Amino acid sequence: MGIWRPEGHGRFGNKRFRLLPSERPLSWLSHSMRLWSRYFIPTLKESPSDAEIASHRLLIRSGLVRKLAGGLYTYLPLGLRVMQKISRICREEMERSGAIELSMPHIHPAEFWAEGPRWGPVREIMFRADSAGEGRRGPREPEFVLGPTHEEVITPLVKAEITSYRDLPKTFFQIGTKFRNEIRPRFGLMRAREFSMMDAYSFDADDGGATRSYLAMKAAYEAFFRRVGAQAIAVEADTGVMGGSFSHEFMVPAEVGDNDLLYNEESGYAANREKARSALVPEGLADAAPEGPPEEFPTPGAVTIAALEAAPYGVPADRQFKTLLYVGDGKPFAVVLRGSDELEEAKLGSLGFALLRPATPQEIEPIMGAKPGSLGTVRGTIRNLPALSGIYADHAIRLVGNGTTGANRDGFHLRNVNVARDLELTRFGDFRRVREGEPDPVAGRPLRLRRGIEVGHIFKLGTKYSERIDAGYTDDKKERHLFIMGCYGIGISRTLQAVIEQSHDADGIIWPWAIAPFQVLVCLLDPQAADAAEIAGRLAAAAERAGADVLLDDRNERPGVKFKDADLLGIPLRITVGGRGIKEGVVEMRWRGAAETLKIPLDESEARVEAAVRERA
RNA sequence: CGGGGUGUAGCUUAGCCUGGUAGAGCGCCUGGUUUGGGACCAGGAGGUCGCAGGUUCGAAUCCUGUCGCCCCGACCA
Repeated sequence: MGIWRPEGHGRFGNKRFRLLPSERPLSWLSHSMRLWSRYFIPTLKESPSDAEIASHRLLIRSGLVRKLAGGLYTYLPLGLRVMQKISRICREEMERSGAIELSMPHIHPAEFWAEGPRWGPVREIMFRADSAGEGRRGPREPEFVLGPTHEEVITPLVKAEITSYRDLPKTFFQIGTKFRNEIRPRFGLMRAREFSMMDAYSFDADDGGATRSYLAMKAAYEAFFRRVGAQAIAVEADTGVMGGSFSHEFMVPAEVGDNDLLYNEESGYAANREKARSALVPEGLADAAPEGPPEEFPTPGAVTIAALEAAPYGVPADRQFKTLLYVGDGKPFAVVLRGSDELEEAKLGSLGFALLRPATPQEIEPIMGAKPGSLGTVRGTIRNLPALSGIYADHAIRLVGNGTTGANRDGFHLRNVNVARDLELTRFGDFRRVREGEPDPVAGRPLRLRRGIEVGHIFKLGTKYSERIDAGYTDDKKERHLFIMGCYGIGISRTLQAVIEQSHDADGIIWPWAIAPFQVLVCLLDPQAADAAEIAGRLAAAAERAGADVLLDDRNERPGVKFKDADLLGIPLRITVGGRGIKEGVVEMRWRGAAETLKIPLDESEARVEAAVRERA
């Protein structure tokens, strides 16, 4: 026959029939090249109603994933290809940094966690991995859990296997599936219950080494995100339940992110909002001189900052003191802020409490002498001062100088309250939430606030885990020391979606070259025409020779359908071969996201395609 | 965990308020006409209306419970 009919139609006498794939004559088709008609790319015109954000919709519409249940997704062939590419780049950068790959079990004996330092908080998000039967095999308590991360597994391993300073430092990593029973899975792969993660763990002999390991990871992360085409910002972050001494989060700026980051590009300062500082309060700001003695005045019914701002009181919020009561490890304490500021609860972590919660009105009244809304910390007004374990003031109240605060008597406030003279304070600290536009703490430039998706996180852990199970080594003086650890994670599947969120338009995804499921799409508009098919096949082969992953759209669809699908999939380079172009003696080349279509003379086409690919790869 | 919403064909959905044999578009199958930005005509398959109970002569529709899914919130006085 000699005529390739890509969609696989043949004719027998007067009757059309469909050829089986194996019967199609495709001598030029290489093993790795994909024909759309034989592959599996279930695209959708409409998106399922449960997809809310752009990246989630595109993930489904372009046939990358399908949902099994809330937070659980199947990677379809195209999605898997992207995952594999991201994973490979991640692996390359980790290995380049000196980290060593291994693979730990996903199922962990529960006692490894029960003995660890964070069984309490982490337990709630862990899946148990019991037998699904009637419990005939053992006790009700979980014997096994599905691993949400691996600190608790690797630390005992390293404790057993590494005993000498000669074997340090070491950084291990793995890329695999993690299981977390999220309170609220959402946005597709963004917060899933089963997801792919690269996790790494460093073990060092001393603090300086641990910092070097940390910085090596930071560099590897930066290289990784650059290579996959994600614009990620490293921000100073809170260490949260992980514990440890310092940490950076890698954030992809996006409106749908669930973190806030404050940064200034010129000064280079960037921090998670929980951690962000600003230079709003000048260093060494002198306390304001008193303006007069404190004076009580009636404020019936005024129990909010806003109510005191309004007539008849007219006290601006930034001239008020706001007093909040919390309970830390069972003991109440107070925090004093400017009326115009918000408490950043995470910053209370610096006070060192393990458990922290706002005090209830029932707890507050007996201590302060008034209900919330009339509280203050002016000396002599607190009914039961010894009940407070401390009174912590945000630096910014110094800007108030002389202000108004609650009198600890319902319906009354005090004015002319001077910070230094009148307030009962244990110490100052940074407790307020930083706002956009405030000067950054490095160069005093205005901070910009953006939402961000957390795609990576690095922690310098210190000895939190090694101490717990006494994991350490012997140095050259025969003395034993604990490992100084670090731990590091990259959300592989989350990065995939973050890239889509960052790189799409109204028509579909715009993949970065490095992680595109295919890099070149040869769009054959007239698959029945032997000459067009021949040309398409040659161009596909040329692109593949140049190093691209090639998908050939040989479907017997109308051109409109093919173009719409091409835009939706977002394959970077599209080469269109159609009867109209062939009559003119050209094929068309178009970069996804670019406005113009390049017409290429047929006789140059193979060379031009090869050159375009080589230039990008 | 609290609040709100929602569940009807593979996907998007109408019908529900005001009970009376379940409708459309996309997709799919067959035939034909088409063929450069999601074609057209004709024919066809596909739904125990999430599940369970109740009210009723009669329930997708009303009531109760339950499950799934989606969204918001998780204490800032």
